[in-house]
Amino acid sequence: MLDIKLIRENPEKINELLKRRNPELSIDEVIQIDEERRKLQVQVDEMRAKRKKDSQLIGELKKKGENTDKVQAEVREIGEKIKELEVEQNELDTKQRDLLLHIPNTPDETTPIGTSDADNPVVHTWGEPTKFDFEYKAHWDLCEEKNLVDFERGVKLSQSRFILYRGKGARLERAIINFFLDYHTQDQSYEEILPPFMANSATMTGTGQLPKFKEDMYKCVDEDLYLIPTAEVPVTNIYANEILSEADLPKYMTAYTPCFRRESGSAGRDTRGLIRVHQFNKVELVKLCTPETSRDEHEKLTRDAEKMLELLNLPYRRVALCSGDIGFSANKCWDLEVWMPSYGEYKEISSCSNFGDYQARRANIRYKDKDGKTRFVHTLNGSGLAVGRTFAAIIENFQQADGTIVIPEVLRKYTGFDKI
RNA sequence: GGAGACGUGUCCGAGCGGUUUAAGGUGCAAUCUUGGAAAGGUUGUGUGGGAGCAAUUCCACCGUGAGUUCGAAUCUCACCGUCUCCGCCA
Repeated sequence: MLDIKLIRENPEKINELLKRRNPELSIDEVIQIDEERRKLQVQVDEMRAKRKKDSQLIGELKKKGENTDKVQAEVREIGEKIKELEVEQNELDTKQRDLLLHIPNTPDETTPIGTSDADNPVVHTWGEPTKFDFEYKAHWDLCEEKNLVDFERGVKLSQSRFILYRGKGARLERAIINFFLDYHTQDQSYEEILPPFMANSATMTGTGQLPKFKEDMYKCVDEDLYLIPTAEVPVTNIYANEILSEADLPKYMTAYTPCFRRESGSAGRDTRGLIRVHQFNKVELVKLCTPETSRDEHEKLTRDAEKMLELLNLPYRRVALCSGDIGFSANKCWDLEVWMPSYGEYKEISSCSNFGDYQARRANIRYKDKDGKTRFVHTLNGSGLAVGRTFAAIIENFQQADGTIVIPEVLRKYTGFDKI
């Protein structure tokens, strides 16, 4: 959520930044409602002050045994007027909040300007796209051949885009999860979190999934609970409605969770294999920090994610998402893309975002600074990494001429086998 | 799932229809006293919103939301949560 004061004071600037995302975005309506709302509040406050005084007067008069019928009638009339205006005020408050909740974050000044993923500049590349001197296969064929994933029965159990890992496939998936968690917790001092996989609507609103992206999520019937689309949701909200002390910051947290997404807008896209499924595993990195350090922390977090690809020896590149392509709540975002031979291109495997105080304001996560002032924290997160896509990248990039798949060195102590 | 008790500020805890502007304590900060400290004294000490150049001032907030009333922390209803007992259960 954007700061209404900031909007009020710098309307042109905010509008200009929002239009970098989408020319149709504007804060003009919010400003208009804000003015109406404030005018009304002055009126209501004055009337409430009068009611309060007169009610106290009635108390005093009654104590003296005097008749209060006349004053009571007057106050009742004020009360009725207040009630009317309160209804109006509530409507305006709700409307303003609703508008603000639907306005995305302003892109950071350093976010490149552009309209689609075609405008995302490549920042750097690590390794070379894998070359094969034999006819290589796509991961979905290899998975089937070696019985690592039972695609058909996954669909039978649930629906299309649900997958069933088995045997060495299930073991490899688990190995990747453990490798990621161990690295981040041991070497990088992230606190390991195992959160609930369902979250209520307040939590979903805190990180920005609600109200705008309701259709993307699975909702429980008769309960105010949603299946989480990413660990970002429960982990970022751990400190919702709390005030931390500056000494508590930065907070580094990492969590493995399954992620549930309806993928409602992507029918027909990436229909084969592990790339786009309704339930996938991910290890997420989340940070809460002071505004002064969020840029550095963002870079460090992205490096922690990149390190995973480097230790696995998977070729990748980093791209900067442009203003038209960054996520709703982010002001800046790096995507890490891994080389996928079957696609003949790089595919997203991690998205590392800085949200500034946008999520903190929605979730009300604050800290007391050295001067005792209460301020909003900055929140950050990134995949470290998406497990299913890592699985697919390993299967494809490390397949050999003899038909085997070589397991990366760092995973072998987790898998217990060195090839499939 | 059934029965009961309870949600008040950093924390403990009083208040159960009208000087509540939320008592009292505790914690925290400043300050006085001291050679220094402890003890003690004094003062200050929440959040959000609004008006004003400002000093200042007004409104809201006692789990959440609605209601009753001239007036609600206090009464009513619903929901959420905590605790105790019973039942069920990995």
